Amino acid sequence: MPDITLPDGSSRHFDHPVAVMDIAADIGPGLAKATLAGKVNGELVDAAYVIQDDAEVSIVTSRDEEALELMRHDAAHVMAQAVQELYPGTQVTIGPAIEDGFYYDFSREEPFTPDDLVKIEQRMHEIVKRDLPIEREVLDRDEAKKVFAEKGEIYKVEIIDDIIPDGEEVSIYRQGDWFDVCRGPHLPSTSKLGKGFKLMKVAGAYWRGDSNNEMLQRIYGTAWPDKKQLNAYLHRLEEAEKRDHRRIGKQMNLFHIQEEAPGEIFWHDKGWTIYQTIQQYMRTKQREYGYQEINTPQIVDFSLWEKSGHAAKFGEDMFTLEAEGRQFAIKPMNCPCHIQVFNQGLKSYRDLPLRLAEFGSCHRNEMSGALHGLMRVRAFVQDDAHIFCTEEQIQSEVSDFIKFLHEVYEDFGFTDIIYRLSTRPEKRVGSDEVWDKAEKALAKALDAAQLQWDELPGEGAFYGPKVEFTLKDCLGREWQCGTIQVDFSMPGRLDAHYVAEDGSRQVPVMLHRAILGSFERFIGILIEHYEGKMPLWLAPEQAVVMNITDRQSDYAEKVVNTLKKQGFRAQSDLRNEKIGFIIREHTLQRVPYLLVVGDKEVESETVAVRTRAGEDLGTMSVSELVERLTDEVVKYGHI
RNA sequence: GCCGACGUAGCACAAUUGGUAGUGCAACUGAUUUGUAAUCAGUAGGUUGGGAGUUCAAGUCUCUCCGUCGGCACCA
Repeated sequence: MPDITLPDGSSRHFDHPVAVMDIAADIGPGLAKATLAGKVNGELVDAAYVIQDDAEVSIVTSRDEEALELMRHDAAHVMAQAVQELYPGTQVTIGPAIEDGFYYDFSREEPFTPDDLVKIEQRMHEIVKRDLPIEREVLDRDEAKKVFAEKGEIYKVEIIDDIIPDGEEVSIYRQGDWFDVCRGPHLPSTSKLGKGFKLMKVAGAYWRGDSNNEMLQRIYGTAWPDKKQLNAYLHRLEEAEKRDHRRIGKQMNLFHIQEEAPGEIFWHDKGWTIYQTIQQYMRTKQREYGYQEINTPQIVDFSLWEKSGHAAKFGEDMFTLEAEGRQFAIKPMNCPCHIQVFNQGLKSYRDLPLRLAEFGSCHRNEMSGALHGLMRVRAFVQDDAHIFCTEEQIQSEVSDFIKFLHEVYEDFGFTDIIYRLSTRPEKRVGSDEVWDKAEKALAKALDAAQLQWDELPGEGAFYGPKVEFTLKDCLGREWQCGTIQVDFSMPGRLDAHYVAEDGSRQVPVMLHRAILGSFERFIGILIEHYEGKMPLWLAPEQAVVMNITDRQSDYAEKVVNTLKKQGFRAQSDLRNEKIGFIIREHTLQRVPYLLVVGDKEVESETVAVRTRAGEDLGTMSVSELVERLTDEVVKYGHI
């Protein structure tokens, strides 16, 4: 008979097997009412779960983190029930909880409209009100298949077939007439879901994530413990959308995209200033780290891409052109060209590691549906480099690279970085020993830098494993920026070699690496990160001098010239407008420093300084201001 | 590429059941010379993404192409 130990250390004895819910009731009726699930010896279970033996038990209520995931999963079930009640014949497939919410994929001929979403949501509230008990049942595998086959749920049958091993039992969760195959656990009844959910959008999604399969209709929803938290979430979303780089790019006149060049960027003066500033920064930085900057052709004979192996895999995604009866490709990447540079002149082991960097302009014919503002484009520039080295040098090169990357990311104010190591795929080149060595080198370098990283088994490139450095945009979408990839294949295919210490000819290992990734994507992330309020060193306009009346025009221009001579991006705004109007305009343009000059300032040779945050820094001399700006610029994104 | 939504003046958005395309800001002109987030008045601005169709009549309905957005798939 079980002795139950509770989180506070107290224990209770029961002389019969006891359900989690009973334990809660034993503690108090209030807790019983709030009970959503239980945790038995660390494992999440239904509130109805019966404990036979001694166990450590905690009661899960809506206050617990784990409860939220259960609620979201429940919301998916309730949505599926609502959909099947409203639209008979619709088949259910899968519906998991996800970050901030849930989704469910349905198979139905007719598309769901936004109106349908409203109806479904209403029906969900009804189902919650019905307070249907959610009960677990266990069926034997064949029986379960039969039950779903009879309902015409062919996807469910397929799921049971594929994920439940032969002979094992299948758990079913039932709420009212509706039931679904599910591992659980679930809430005790539908009313526990409350009112804190909302359906967000419909989208297409391939069955089992395979584009060869049928496209299902996915309905996304969000779910929270209560309405207040739901509204808080919706508010957060609205705020996040204001950071969208496409919106800010337009507001601040940084760049535009137009129909005639889908997926390509027209950089305007201000956006290009940011771009150039970053490029100059990287140029200096990579020289410090022992890179040589080179530049290679844009248009290269197609045969080189055949030789490198890219044509076979990505030929369709390359822009090609014909001239003088020859086939050319606009380069989609820089590595084959860098190998050509490496191959000029016989290299010795003494030349290694050789680090060739290029701000390489690349074109890839990305699928139309993949394009996304600055984040996913067809023409972009990488801060690309290839390190030619020996196997023994991989580890230290990767470590140096990670250090380099962190210095850069910190200067841009990024600390929230996702690290992933992608290891050998099924189709690959190179021996297992070499892969072992390379994967280990990457893992060791990550560990040496004391980073938390995930492994993505099988996600490596065919030519070698890689580490990816991923950043998030304002809506939490992930974008890979930095990367370092070991390549055992391409140097050999393109005849790269060096003379080793013993006089033999060896093929070097090549490391592909980028820190920013593409300037376009990185700037997109930067804009969202700072909400357009670039730190001084990156701000396209650093200061605007504005006069109160025409009398101060000459003085204002003088101040602008002084600042320009000191290397700052300053300009004047002498329009015949009220000072409040001019301040408003430049504040909205996110200019860091607004310098007001009236008669008093002319008299005392000062400027009245206001920041874009609305802070009044009082008056100061121009030289004091220059000192302040200089100090701030060298801090980069460190505040 | 696939599923869905959307495309109206430089920008943000209106336009009943199909019935003369509007508003705000910006632009331009004039007045105003102003002290820290919008001074006032006037003027001009459109083949409603392109093409085709239905209709007496299309921004509105249908088809098609292009693009954008949200997902999915892809991402050397």
